[in-house]
Order: sequence, then C-alpha cells, then structure tokens
Amino acid sequence: MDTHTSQDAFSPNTASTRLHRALRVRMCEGDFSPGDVISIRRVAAEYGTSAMPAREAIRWLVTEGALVFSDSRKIIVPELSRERFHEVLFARKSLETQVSRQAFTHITTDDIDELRRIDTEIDEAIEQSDLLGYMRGNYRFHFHIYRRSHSRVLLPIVESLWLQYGPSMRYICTRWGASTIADDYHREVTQALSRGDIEAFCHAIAADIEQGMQLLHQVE
Amino acid sequence: MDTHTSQDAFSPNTASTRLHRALRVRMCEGDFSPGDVISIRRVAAEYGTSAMPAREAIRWLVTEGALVFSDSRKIIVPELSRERFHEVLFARKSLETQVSRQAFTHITTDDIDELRRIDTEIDEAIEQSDLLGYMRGNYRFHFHIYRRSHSRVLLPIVESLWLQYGPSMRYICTRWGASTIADDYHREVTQALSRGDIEAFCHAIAADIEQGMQLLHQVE
DNA sequence: CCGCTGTTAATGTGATCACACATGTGTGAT
DNA sequence: ATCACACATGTGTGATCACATTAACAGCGG
Repeated sequence: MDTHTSQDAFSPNTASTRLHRALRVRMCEGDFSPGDVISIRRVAAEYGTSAMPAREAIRWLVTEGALVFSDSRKIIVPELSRERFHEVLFARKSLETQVSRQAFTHITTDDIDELRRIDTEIDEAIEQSDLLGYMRGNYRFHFHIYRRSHSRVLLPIVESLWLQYGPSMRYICTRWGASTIADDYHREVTQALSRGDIEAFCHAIAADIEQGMQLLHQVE
Repeated sequence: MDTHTSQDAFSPNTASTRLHRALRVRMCEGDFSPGDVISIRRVAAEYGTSAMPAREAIRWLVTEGALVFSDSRKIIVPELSRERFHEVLFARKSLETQVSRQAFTHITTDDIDELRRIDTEIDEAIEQSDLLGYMRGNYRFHFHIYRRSHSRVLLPIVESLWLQYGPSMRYICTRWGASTIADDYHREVTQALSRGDIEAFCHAIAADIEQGMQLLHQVE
C-alpha cells in the first residue's frame, strides 16, 4: 500500500545505497537535530565520495519524509510538532510490541548477551552524560531485537518511525538533559528474555516506549 | 507513519519534479506495461532534458515502489502477482469510496459537466478500441472526483495504488480486449451526483472498482 | 549606533563525460 | 552447421563542471 509494503526493493550495492543506509542509521541514532541543514557536498566530503551518491541518498531520504525542503530549496531535518511526536510514539508502542512478539522466538542466548553488553554501554554513556552515545545505544538495543522478527513489512515501517523520531528526541533530550531518560526498561527486557517470559518481555518494551510518552508530558 | 502521511512535501518546481509527475501520471494512465524497461537516457531524450532530471525522477519512482530494479540493475515496471493485484483492488475499493465520500460535498455542477465530458471521451475511446484512451479517461474521471476530497493523506495513498495498478491493468486489458471493461459505472456515478444522492454515488464508485475485481476472476 | 548595500561563500540543479557491466550480435574457427 | 569469442551497444553509476539563487557578512553612509 505504501513504499514499505511494496515488493522487496532489490537494492544494488552502490555508494548511493550505502550512503543512504548510513544516513538513515545516523538519523535514527539522533545524530541530527530538527532544523539542521543537510548539504549534499558536505555529506559527500564526510564520506569521501563525490556529490552524486550524497545527492541520491539525500533525495531518497526526502521522498521518505525523513528530510524536507526548506523554503529556499535547502534540505533540512524536519521538526516534529508535539502532536505529531505523540502520534509517532503511539504508533511505535503498537508496532514495536508487535514486532517484538514476532522476534521473541528467534532470540538466542547470544542475543541476550549482546543486549546486556549494549545496555552496559548505555549505562556508561548516561554516566558520562554522553547523549549521542545513549541514543546510539538505545537504537541498537531496540533494533537488535526487532531485526530478529525477520519482518519485511513491519520492520521498515518501524524504521521510518525512528527516522522521524530520532532528531526530535535528541532535541528534547538536549534541552532537558539525559537524566530524564535514565530510567529505561532495558533491564526488565533482558530479564524477561532470560526467563523466557514473552508477556513480561513485550510489556517491558511497551513500558520503555511509554516512558518516552511520559517524558513528553513532563516537558510540556 | 509512511512517506505519504509525512508533512506536505514542498516540491520545488524543477525539471526533476515535473518529470516525476509526468511519469507518475503516465503510469496511472497505463502507458507502461509490466516488464517494460525504463531507461534514464531514453526518458531524458523523450522530454528533451539531460539525464539528470530523468535520473532523479526514476529513482524517485523506485523508492515509491512504482518501479523496481531488475536482476542486472536495469529499471523495469514491476509485475503484480494476481494475489497482489487483488489486494490492490481491495484497498482501492475501501479507500476510494472513502475519498469519494469526502469529496462529495465539494463537487459542483461544473464538476459533473466535466465528468460527463470525460465519460463521452471514454465512450469514444471504447468505440475505437483505443485502450490507452480509455485508461487515460478512466484515470481522469476517477481523480477528478478524488481531488475534490482535498485529502492530503488518502489521496497520495490512492495515487500510489494506481501507480501499481496501472501497468498490470493495461496488461490485462491488452490481453483480453477493452470490451471486457466496457460496462463501467460512470453513468451511475454522474447520475447519483446529479440527484445529490451520496449513498448511490459511493455505491457506484465501489461497483466500478468491484467490476475490475470480477474481471480478474473472469481472467483466471 | 543603526540600516542599507555590495560582495562573497555556499547551496541545489542541470549537463556532460568516463567507467564498469550486461546483453546481444556478428564473425570466425572447428 | 554449430559453437565460441570478440566487438558493439545500451545500461546505471560516479565524477566534475557551470549556473542561478540565496543566505550571510563585512563595509559604508546615514
């Protein structure tokens, strides 16, 4: 029905697609803030390529809604209205618990170990007030789980949600400090996985996202 | 939640966007068949531009799922499986009746006149076995209605459905003759509009799409 | 000190070229 | 006659350049 549910897009391994994926991850991890200007040449220079791949990657993100044209054809990271941010979080709660449920049976003990490792990295980042480190860890924690769902339909949709969510989340955290998001539910997630308790697991995921919604109310 | 519901994409009036829109319409009107190879240089030559705008327009359509990469990086019009085609028609029935309902109050007598005019063009096309003329008329008939809905959310989704639907519809019609689709419900649509009967109007729209589903069963 | 203005830097867009690869075709050897 | 190899063609990709537009900023006049 939309670009995500369309047949699996065979993506050739080109510089453009690599750059696109890289920028996608960076946006989810909160490397950018709303209003940031994304320049073709600057991105190209950052990744050591010519302007062409950067151009295509950026235009791709524009068609995905992850970036938008400003008034004067500059390309910027869009700002999420409070209402829209809430919508995204609501959709996240619904879809990501569903994805987690699908992923549950595929999660191995190795995965759990990896999740714990990521979680300790997150704790270190919080301790050092390293906001970007926290957001990067948070992204990797969640998507290490979600990728186990093997869903070619829901996963891209969830990714597109994070694409919109990342920059605004970073903005909020920089304004209000990472302390507000220190109490996540990652430990509950890993503990539920260790016990093999799927309901507690999904509940912890939902709680982790819900915590973001409470943060939103706390801010306004 | 997806690219369509993202904030209104401000599209600068560039050659790329013009080309993109043009190709979009042509796909909805059935100018292309599944499996057709869409070449950057050929499109550029057709529209008298350089390769760059064609390149961006085509890549745009690829990200929309309207075009796909073939095995060897050639860009082709995708083929819709029977199952998928049925899914699209089912979604069309649901969404387009909804869009029509929203459009109803905004349709003026001038619009009805225009719809009748398009319908006579369609009849002429059918009489001359002009398949492309029929499909072009059919597209314009439906979207003249849908555009009156002023929906920035549903309308792009419906367009993306037609984007997938167009080529396969053309393929089916060329194989089985335009005679199979001669009995549309356009007259019922305009008559219901004249009477101001919204229920009959929505019912006629649904019937028109349903007729396409019956065609599908007839074919297989 | 404020406001206007001309300049400068940076941006996206479009055009053109080189390259690697795939495909089809024709030609030559067997 | 058939098969294999080379060549020609067309493809997307990446690089580079020119151009118009725009934002920022320094400099000048009030």
